[in-house]
Amino acid sequence: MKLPSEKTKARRKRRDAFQPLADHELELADFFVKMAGILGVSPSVAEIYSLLYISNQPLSFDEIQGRLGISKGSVSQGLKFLRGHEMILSSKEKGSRKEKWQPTPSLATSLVTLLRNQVVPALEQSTPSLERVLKQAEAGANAPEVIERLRKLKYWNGRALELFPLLFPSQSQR
Amino acid sequence: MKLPSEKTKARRKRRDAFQPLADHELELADFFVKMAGILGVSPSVAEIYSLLYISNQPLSFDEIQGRLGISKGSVSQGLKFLRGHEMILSSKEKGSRKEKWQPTPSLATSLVTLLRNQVVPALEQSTPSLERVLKQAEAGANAPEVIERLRKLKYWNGRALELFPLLFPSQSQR
DNA sequence: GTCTTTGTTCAAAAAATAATGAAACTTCAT
DNA sequence: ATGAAGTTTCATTATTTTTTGAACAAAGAC
Repeated sequence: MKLPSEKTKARRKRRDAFQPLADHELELADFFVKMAGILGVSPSVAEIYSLLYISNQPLSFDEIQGRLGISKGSVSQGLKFLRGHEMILSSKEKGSRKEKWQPTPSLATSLVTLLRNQVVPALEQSTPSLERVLKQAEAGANAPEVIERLRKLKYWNGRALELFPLLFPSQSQR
Repeated sequence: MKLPSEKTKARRKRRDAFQPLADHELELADFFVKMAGILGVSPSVAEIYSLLYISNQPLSFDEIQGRLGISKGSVSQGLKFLRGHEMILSSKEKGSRKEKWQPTPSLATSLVTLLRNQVVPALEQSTPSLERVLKQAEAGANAPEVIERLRKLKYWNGRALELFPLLFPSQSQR
């Protein structure tokens, strides 16, 4: 996760057609960027979400780009990511072909989606691997504590996979 | 979090005094590296922990460096990190001045420590910030939904801080 | 004390990740 | 169908993170 450097921030093009971010908007962005960092999400994505979160109405691609002063590429990628994790919704005003974006109603749901998409696949991929490791260790001449540790690890891997959906049910499973 | 590139791995010095990693050791290392990535921990740290985890006996600084083929600097930094998060323990054999390292008994506790050290400080730092944001938004001419969103955010921030210690008590067992 | 082994620090190098922007592609209004 | 508006793609560039290794420090052994 990268924070934009001071230099980067300064270099950002002030697009005069758009309001620069107000103090409280900047402070919220910092908050989201920090949290995003923990979840492994890039700053530009966090900034986009933050802006939509604090906006009085849905925003278009162009407005997002202009107000944040980031590149089109970043906006496009960012929206793609947020869409993919069901964190934002689009609506189209009639007569315009621009999409307008807003956050999905529940932030909690969004965060859970994000977390699940990060964690569950990693756990799933690991299951067969851990089984192999345990089997090999049992076959070799290993200390009983080591075998026990590996058993525990495999146990927790499976347990986490069972527990996750219970702790954080997804919409579709309700 | 970075995975070492193939180039990096290839370049690693085979120190002939030490066994190269066996298949199952490599596979476990991959698992730990992947999990570490999610938690924002670097690959070299994960590899060190992994090696201690699967080792039949405590290992010295030198053995860790030799078997993993990483630099002294990385070993030193890695052990410092793992110590700091109470994920490893040292013992000294009599007659030797080398410290020997092994994982602490409970991996679950280690992971919780790590998670807490990441998440809790971030949440704490954010509290006053979120209060300011809300106050400023309330003062300005903002849509009621926005105010409501920000209230929710502040609420969850506080809630998470209360809940974390309950979900993951400091001295958890297993 | 001095020498040797063991471990740490930190500036520099390497690698990974994120952001940019120009070209390509879509899509709808006409 | 055409073309401009809107968006995506992706090679390149910028930035951050991680690792390295040589110089430095600590702490017994002698």
